[in-house]
Amino acid sequence: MGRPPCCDKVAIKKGPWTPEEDIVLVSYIQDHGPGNWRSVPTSTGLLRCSKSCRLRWTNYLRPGIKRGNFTSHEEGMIVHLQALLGNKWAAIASYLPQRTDNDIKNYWNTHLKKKIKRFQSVVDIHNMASDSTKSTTTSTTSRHQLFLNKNHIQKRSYDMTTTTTDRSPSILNLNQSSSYSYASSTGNISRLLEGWMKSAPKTKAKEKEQEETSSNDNNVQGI
DNA sequence: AATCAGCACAACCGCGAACTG
DNA sequence: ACAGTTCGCGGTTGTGCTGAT
Repeated sequence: MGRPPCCDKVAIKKGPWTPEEDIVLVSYIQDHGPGNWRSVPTSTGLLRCSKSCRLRWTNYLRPGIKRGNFTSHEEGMIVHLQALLGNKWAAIASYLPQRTDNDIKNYWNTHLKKKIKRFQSVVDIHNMASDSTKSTTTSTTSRHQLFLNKNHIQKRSYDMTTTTTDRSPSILNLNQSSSYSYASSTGNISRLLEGWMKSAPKTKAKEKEQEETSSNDNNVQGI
């Protein structure tokens, strides 16, 4: 009947991960590849639930993750994609391969939401002052667009009309100039794994991810 | 120097979808 | 077909850090 429980919930450890735990998790994934999270706590002896292991890997330890210092271009993409897709952070993250959905979500909640709110209040005041007879209602999408225009972000630089195959490299190129800032301990681990990830076999999840990304491309193109 | 408020971000929680036996 | 479980996602919270007073 179904699958066995992923882990013993009584002995679960919570809170921040230690570098030792990170090393254990990374070396396990190095040997077995990401996925099958259910078996990670039992195989490694980590007192973490499978969910916590997956989250730690995808949001922090996974190689190729760029942390902090969002460029104005990335900011523009997030604002634009948020307007198109809503709070679909995983979908948005698929357009920014070096960023995690959690990172994007955090950046949106702590920076961009406030920026847009501030900008909208300025627009509203301006609208009320300039023309009280016209509708002052600004849709979310147009508000985002106004914000983007205000910040001189050129849509062409991240044009969604490019094909799936040639879109990703362009995004990557845009980020290549930015400096990488890793947390000291996990950064080294991530770098160690970068080479391995390049040669790692394609997992089912990865295949699915790519399919979704490509269908997202089509959806965006259709908008 | 001490205290406080706001910020940034890692991690947790809950839910729905997908999967397995 | 069904029940029980895992997986992945989005929302939220907890906590350490930093700047202002």
